[in-house]
Amino acid sequence: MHEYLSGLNERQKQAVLHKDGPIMIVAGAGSGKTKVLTTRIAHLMAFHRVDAFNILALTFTNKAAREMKERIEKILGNADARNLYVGTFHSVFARILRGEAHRLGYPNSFTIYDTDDAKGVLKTVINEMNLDDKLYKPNVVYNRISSAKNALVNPAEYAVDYYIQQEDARSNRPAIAQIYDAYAKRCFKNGAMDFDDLLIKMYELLKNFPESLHKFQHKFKYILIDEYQDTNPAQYEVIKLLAAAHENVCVVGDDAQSIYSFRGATIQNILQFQKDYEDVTVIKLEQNYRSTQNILNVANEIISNNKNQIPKELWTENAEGEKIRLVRTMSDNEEGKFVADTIQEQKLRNHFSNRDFAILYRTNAQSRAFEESLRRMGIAYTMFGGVSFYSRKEIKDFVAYLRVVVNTRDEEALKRIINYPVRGIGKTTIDKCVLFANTHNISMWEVLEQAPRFGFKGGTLESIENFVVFIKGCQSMLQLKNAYEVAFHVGKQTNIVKELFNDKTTEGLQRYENVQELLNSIKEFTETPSNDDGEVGDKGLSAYLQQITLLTDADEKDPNADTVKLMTIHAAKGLEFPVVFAAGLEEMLFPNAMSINTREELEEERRLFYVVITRAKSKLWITYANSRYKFGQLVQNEPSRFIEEIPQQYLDRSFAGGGIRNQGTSFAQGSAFDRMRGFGASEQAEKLYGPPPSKRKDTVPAYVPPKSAPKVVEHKPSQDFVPSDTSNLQAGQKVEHQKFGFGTVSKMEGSTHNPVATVLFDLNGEKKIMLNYAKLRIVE
DNA sequence: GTAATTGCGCTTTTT
DNA sequence: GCGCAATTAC
Repeated sequence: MHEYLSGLNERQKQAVLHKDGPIMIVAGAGSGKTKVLTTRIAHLMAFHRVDAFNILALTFTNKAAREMKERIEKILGNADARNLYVGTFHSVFARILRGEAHRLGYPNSFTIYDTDDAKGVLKTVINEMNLDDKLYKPNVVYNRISSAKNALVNPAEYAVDYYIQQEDARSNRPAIAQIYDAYAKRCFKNGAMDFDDLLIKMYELLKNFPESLHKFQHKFKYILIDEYQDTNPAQYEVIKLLAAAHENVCVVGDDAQSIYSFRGATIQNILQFQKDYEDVTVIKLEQNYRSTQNILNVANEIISNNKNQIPKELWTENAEGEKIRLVRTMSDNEEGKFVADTIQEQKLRNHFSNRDFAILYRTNAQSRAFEESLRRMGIAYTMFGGVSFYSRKEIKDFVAYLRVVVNTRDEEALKRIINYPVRGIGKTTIDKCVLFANTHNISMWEVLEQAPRFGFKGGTLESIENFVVFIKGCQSMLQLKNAYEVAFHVGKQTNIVKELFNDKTTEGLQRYENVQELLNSIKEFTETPSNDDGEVGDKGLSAYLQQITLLTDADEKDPNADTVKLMTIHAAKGLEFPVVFAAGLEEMLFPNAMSINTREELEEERRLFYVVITRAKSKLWITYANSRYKFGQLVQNEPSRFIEEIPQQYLDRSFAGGGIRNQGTSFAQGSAFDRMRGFGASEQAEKLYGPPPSKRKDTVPAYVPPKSAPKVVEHKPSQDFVPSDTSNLQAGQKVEHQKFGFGTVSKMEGSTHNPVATVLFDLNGEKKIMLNYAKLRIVE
């Protein structure tokens, strides 16, 4: 037998060796499910000689997909894995749809709307319908529509379903059905799909176009699905259609870790699976290889409080390990301080590296206190789940140009850029355009193209025409040049890059760098032979745009960096860390106030607690704060009810009552007031009396982030300043810069397309100058 | 048509 | 305490 099988236990081996027919693997936390999945795929390829092109593996995150592919490659020891279809539901379906979109009436270069775009469309639609946007908040409406889509409920069904209508009537939002309908039509008109559309359009494609169905059924002879407990009905139905021909479908999941029901995921899919296929092989993986006995005991104990679950017993041969430490602090800031102190202490005492620690919490808003204290202690950290690079304003603005070039029907993008940078096409004009577009049933772009016909004149007309000519120019350029060159052209012609470059505030500098990074990423994309989900393929702009909208924050950061990881529990699913801090175990926060109204909601919160516990390999801290700031105001919180569910014998409560008292160093650091009244008391007092004099002086130690860009010593460009041709610039030459003054080139680097000169300025020190954007006059 | 200032509502989790 | 939207002034 093959070498790769030797590291598997009996059940794992059974799961790997099962070749044809439906199989469900119920895999407890830490039971090696990724190993089983990857080995199974490798075995199909290496032993059964299944062609990589015929295997489809679906995951929930790009990260999981990438990791899976890497591991398969490693097992196989060759490049065959490259041709596998491994990716998220969304990215795989988007790719398929890009080839088939025309059948559904979409352009093949359809735009993908992220949540922001979708909410923007909703906002316009709600306004156009003259509905009150205080009542019909885009957020609320979006969630409602999204749930409908994930359950494959279309606008027509939504409008006639009695219970849905009752619910909407009761919440005083009876018009959601009409909004849903208008929204769907508008997205279609814009040639755009939102995240949910990627699933339901895929479903419609397979359902309504037999030739497509046949094609993909035939292509995907083996289908594997990770995190099956998190699939929603739309995903379920697509899988069912795809798998109908061969029925070689392998699902892996753990009902105890189902934490996405808010997104329409349903445990029913696991139960239903056994009914949909005859003769399903079910394999339970119950041996945990990750955590200590103590951690696992607590996890088992917690989850046993849930009624609805598939019976299983998770066990381990690992050592008993330490008790779980329970820590109470006075405030959220103290909690942050405690965690940072403890990390520091553990690093020294047990030789841990930064990468061994994770701080996991219920909501993203909790990250702040941890960030601050880690920064103060000089501990490197990575926060996952902040604003994604691609959702930064400057990036979205820039990308909007590319979106319009690729798909002029994309009204959201068009509105975003039509007056950015300011070109004299203001709100009135835009409103008019939208109105004309709606009344004539054409796109906004078509209105712009025929601007004179709609009565635009004078400066406005001229601006519109210039804009149209510019976009058309980019489009024809796209025929001949690659994505990077078009993007570069946009940056240059619109002056966006230059404008950002001239903004010398810290934020401006950052924005400039971000746009540079965007350009680099486009360049990299065009130059890399194969893209992430395998097929050597489309290097076009629309493929790039698709990729970046489906990329999440987690995909942009290096998970292997030697840093403490900060993220929500949701984001931590599937990961493991030697030391875990489960933070904010308070009523109203965890379980969250939004999720304590039904048994189902509460059980999902409990599963979330189960997930956070089972992330820990050897050490686990559970922390909570007496009070924390919730948008400006201090709120008191009770300890989480989940804490009471932990059996005493697994707990070390020695810190629980006294805040950080036992941590040695900290007690002495507390102020007298703090020591008398309890840790954190002075923070509350500060609210009443203002900061003490000692605090008003700058006593913040060590790391102080630069508040503003280093001062530039003003330089008045010479009268005869004419930018030179710098294509042959060499180190050693003397140059003049409009702002920085005179200097000497010390180094030339960067590529031919994007040369960068390092210049030592006489007055302003060393600067890196991008020759494509900055103008230099060669002096000698 | 644009730039600056105030005000309001928001935070649950994500592809 | 922040980001977006409406209001106001230019």
